[in-house]
Amino acid sequence: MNIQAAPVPRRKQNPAAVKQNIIDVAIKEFSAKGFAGSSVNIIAEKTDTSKRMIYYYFGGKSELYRAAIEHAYRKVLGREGDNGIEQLNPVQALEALVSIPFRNRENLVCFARIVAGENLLFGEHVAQIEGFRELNEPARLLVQDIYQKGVATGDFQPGLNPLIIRWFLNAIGTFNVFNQHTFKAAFGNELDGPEGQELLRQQMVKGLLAIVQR
Amino acid sequence: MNIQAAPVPRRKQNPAAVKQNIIDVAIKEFSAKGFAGSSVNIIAEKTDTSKRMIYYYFGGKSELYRAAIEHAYRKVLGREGDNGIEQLNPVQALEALVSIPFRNRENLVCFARIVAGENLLFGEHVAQIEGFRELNEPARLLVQDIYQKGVATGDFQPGLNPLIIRWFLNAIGTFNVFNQHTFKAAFGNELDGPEGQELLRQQMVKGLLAIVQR
Amino acid sequence: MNIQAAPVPRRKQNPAAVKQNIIDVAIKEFSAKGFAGSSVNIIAEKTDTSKRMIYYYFGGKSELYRAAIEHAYRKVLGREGDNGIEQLNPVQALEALVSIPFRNRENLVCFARIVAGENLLFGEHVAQIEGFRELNEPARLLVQDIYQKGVATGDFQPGLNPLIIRWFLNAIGTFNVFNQHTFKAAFGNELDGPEGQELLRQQMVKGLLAIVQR
Amino acid sequence: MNIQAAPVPRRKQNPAAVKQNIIDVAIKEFSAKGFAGSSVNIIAEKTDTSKRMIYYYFGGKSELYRAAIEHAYRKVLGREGDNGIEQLNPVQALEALVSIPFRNRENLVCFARIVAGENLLFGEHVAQIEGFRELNEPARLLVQDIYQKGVATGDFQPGLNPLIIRWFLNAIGTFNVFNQHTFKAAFGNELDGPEGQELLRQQMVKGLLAIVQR
DNA sequence: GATGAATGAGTGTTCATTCAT
DNA sequence: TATGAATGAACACTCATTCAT
Repeated sequence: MNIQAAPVPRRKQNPAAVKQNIIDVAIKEFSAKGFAGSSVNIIAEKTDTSKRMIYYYFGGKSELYRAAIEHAYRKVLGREGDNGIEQLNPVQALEALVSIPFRNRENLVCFARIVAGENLLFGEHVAQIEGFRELNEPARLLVQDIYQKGVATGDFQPGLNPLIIRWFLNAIGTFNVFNQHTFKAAFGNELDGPEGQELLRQQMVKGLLAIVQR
Repeated sequence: MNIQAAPVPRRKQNPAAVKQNIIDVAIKEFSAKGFAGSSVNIIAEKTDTSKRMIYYYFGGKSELYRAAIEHAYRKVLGREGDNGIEQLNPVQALEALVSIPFRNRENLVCFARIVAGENLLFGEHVAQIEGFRELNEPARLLVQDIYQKGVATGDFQPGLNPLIIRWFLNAIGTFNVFNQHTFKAAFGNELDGPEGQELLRQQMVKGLLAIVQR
Repeated sequence: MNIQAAPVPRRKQNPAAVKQNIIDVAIKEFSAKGFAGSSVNIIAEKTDTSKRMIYYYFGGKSELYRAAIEHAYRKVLGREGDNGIEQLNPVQALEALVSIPFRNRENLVCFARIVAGENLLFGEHVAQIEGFRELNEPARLLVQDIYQKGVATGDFQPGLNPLIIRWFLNAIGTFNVFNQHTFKAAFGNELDGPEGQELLRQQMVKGLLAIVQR
Repeated sequence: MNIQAAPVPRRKQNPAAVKQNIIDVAIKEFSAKGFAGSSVNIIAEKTDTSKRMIYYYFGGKSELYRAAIEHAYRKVLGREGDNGIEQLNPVQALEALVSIPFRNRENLVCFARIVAGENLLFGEHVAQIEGFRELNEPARLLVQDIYQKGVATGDFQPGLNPLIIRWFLNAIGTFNVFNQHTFKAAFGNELDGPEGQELLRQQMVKGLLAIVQR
């Protein structure tokens, strides 16, 4: 009887799968520990391939980080439009957008941490991602369209910069998802459970609508 | 006659001064590079003493980090009450609190980065700081007092959790100070200059007041 | 009518050209950085082909090095006879041979460095080059012929080993071309400019002639 | 009975000895394999301490290399004056200097290889050694004194640059010690044994004296 | 003849930390 | 109170080379 139960499954050459596998692991790892806190060695161990391939395909830790950020952005931004928000009326649409980080918190943690980590590095990597502005265009256009529709229906006051809406959405979303640890440590977890989150959600909807409505 | 007008505070044989010097350097360094990105060696080089003394006085990198966070919090929280906000009427007081991160952005960067770094570590260090809750009490009480005063004057609607105000203030403040890099890279710098900041400030005041006013 | 006067020698599907291209790059690289200091990767990048082809045609770094040395030797040794030295009388011939490294210094640097690098490796690669002795025969015969002619004319004393002449020529040539850096750092650059080189040349001619003349 | 035969000999702190031990190993290793061919790992293994201490004391491979070169130069240059050469008459003195590399070849190999390795690196490290010129002054002054004495006695012709003598000595010495491998591979080992070396020595004495004598 | 994919071992260097005085 | 010496483990990265097609 052979001591080896099964022959080593010789993985056929598959560059796309190898790259994707590395990226997936890297996103998780960088999100969990930040750039400086992550180790190429450990990332490699968690992949199905070796450290050597990370350098073969990406060139280095920084480039891998950049690729991971870009993929993370694409994944998240690609999903925002899936919610049928465009079909809603302007007020409902804004309410829906505000609600996301309060009702879908856990799913956003990974991405929020990636973004925070990048701000800790002064945004130096996103600045080097080609087409990063374009990548974010849909997110900007979504609120712009909603706002213009609201102006047309007479719900919203004209003359506002719709980027303010985007800013407000990102601000409260980021805070709720990413900054929970220090906030809880400082002020307790009153706003952390379902009721607290629902309360926050309602108030933030009220705040945003007050800003845009006439 | 001595050429030096004031006696230089000797740092040798002066434990308090040595410790403070280390803390000051550590706050800057951890704020700039995060916990994992900072090196005890480099911190030591930037102090007036040696690496050995960091271990002598603090015990290790994590303990130094904790001490740095605590000092940073004390410095910032100790100053919030200095603005004469208590003298203002409730509406003006909230407006003043909203305005801080838009009018005093640069001064808050260091602290905001410390806080973000700590959230990236899941708040594990603030959780170990004894009396951290108490340290933050003034910040909670300030908005609570303003809110209760506002309810008493009839400006604010009763029945709200004043922690929501604290949450809102921290959310927009943090975002404006810390998350500027990725926001600018994604959507341009329209909201970054003086006019943009003033615009944001006004709208956020409007939003917050809409939440609390009757 | 073609705009290109001469047809570009296609390197693809042209083994000889590909090999020659690799050899040319390798000679430069090994000469510049030595064997250990050179990287197959970098050599490959500087060629018109890929790293894989280096292994395809040469088998490995050592074999490429050996091929490079051999080519370098052939190129240099093939040129020594081109100077019309055989036509000169014995004294003039020796003077001409001494003069080469002082009047043609820069052109010899590449080869001198290859030779020095090989001595640093204890000559292990030249020892493996088949026909290396034969390759150097012309250089030995050249001075032997000159010497014998000089003996015949009565200019040179008989009974000398003409290899001494070869040794002397190589010694002063190598030193002037290869060892200039440490000599200059140690003793200044007095002997480095045109006058210094001419002075050296004259004295070395005098020294060699004193050895061979009766 | 204790499983450990002898207690680990706890080396007391002795920085000077540790540094010297590292330098000694480094000189041998760099001499044997050149800069690029040497590995800090392997150097460390051959010392009585660890790789970490190399970085602790020297900072890096390059700095260790520089220190090794400097020490090698000091050792060799410090010994040249020990031979009682100053007591000899000028002609005997030059003969003695010429003779060294032919009668003492093996002892010079290590140093000659260090120097060659440094020339392969274009002398970039000696250029950074502070006081390198001064380090070599004795070697320059020795031949200068001999030459001036020879002029005074009427043995040598006046008006020569004594640096030429130094150059000649170094050229033939270096070649005999360092370039033996390629020369032998190219032309055989006729000049390699005792008789060959004595022959070379005599001829080079003759050559040098012809240069300086009137 | 030609090539992209893949690799294990090794590179120089820095990490946070403890020892010994 | 203060400090230079010493350390093992980990760091990001590159090496020459072979596999598979």
